[in-house]
Amino acid sequence: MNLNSQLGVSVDCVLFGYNGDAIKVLLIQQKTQNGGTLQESGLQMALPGDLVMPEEALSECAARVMQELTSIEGVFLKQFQAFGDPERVRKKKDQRWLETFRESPNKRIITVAYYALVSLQEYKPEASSFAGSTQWVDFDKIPPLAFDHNAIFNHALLTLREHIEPHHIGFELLPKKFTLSQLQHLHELVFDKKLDKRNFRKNVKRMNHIVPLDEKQTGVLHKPAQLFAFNPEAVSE
Amino acid sequence: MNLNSQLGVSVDCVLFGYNGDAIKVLLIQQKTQNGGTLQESGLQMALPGDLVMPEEALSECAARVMQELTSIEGVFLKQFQAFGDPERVRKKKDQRWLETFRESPNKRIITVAYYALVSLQEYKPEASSFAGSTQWVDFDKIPPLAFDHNAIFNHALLTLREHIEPHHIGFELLPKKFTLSQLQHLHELVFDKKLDKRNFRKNVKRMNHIVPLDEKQTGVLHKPAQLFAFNPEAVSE
DNA sequence: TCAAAAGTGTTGCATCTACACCCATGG
DNA sequence: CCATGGGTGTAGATGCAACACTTTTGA
Repeated sequence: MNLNSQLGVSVDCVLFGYNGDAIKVLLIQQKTQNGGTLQESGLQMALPGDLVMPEEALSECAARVMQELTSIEGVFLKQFQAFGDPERVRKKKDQRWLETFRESPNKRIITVAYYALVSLQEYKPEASSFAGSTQWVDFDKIPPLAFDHNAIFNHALLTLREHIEPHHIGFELLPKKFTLSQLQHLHELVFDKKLDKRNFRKNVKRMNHIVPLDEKQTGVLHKPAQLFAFNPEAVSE
Repeated sequence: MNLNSQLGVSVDCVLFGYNGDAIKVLLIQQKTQNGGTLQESGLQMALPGDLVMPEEALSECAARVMQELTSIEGVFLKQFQAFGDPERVRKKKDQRWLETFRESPNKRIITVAYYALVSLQEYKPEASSFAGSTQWVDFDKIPPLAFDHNAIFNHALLTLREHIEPHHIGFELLPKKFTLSQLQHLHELVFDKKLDKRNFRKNVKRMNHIVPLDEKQTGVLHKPAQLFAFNPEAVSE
């Protein structure tokens, strides 16, 4: 027997979504074959993911998982780390679920983790039937997850913090037209600290990739804010 | 037939070494089964790496590859990216070599890449018999490599640039006792630009994890430099 | 007219850059 | 005594943090 046949590769995705109010993460609810919901039966939530298909690139696999889950194409996706501990899917707490749908639940799985960003205002991602029901959970209230998914999530959040400023990816979480207050609020959530409004706006004005539009907010019960857009062409570094 | 058996996972390592003068990268020379040297026969150099063994963690695999190659234990190792294009080991130029030592040369291989750092002054890593002969090559004169190894190397260098300052890993490339000129020279090489001596030293003095020793250089034909050491305990962030 | 968020400048302090000369050693 | 790199300070410019009031809209 070829021992390598006992080794699989999967992709797991940490999908962050921002709804203008809070940052959420998409989790799937584990579900037994007979369809019963499983919180009560000790089953947990997990990050969405799937085994990599034989001729599928890793990034294609991540895009497929996101597409199956949210029906959105073109989600921003970034690989950040592979997790390969031989025991990572062999803990007792995880066996029960694996047994319900994997041929060889003891097979070693190496996973390549991606984080993904989506604006929950722009799109309304619907939970599909993927592996059970899905749920948007506040990113600072993530429950204990299956496998090593808590470690993966923590790593994703650290990576997002490192990347959001220099790689100009915060805009992926915002609608195409956004206000500076929304942008600031998003950063305050990511870094978990208050920012000074005047200093923040001073910095934004120095970035020529954030361009003001000839358009204002409507339908708000206060002074309507100027709208801005991200111009990827103008990224100067 | 289980299609997954056609999928393997390897680890490739970009080992950077600094000898006080230049930054080198360890490459292996491809070698045919009959032991002939192969540059003339169109064979290339490659990054060291190996297939992950069935019950081996990724980091263990990387450490093993480094150990087999350099006979050094405890080399600094950091995973930075997985490369999983299904075609990455299937280019014509690479088939010849793979045929000489892999059972299924067409098998898809996903590789997890690590970079590693070693001081060539502290240790004298000897090339072992690993997969052919090895060679330290100037990091700015890397030749065309096998597979996608040039892309992996480029990614490693970018990652090293991002990590060297904030993660305090430059010291892994230096002897335990080093001078500020050595430290500066190393940074100049990594970032490919000249730095101002006085400003550089001013910055270093503010870092309390770089501590002066009661010791000076000897055997140099100029004013002997103060020696410094890195104190990982004192990393304040 | 009230509530709610938008929008706007200045000042002091810390940090960064640019720059040139004397020192200690070995040969 | 000469060649070689080691070692040091200052001034001007720039960037960052702290801080409070006026404006516009819808209800």
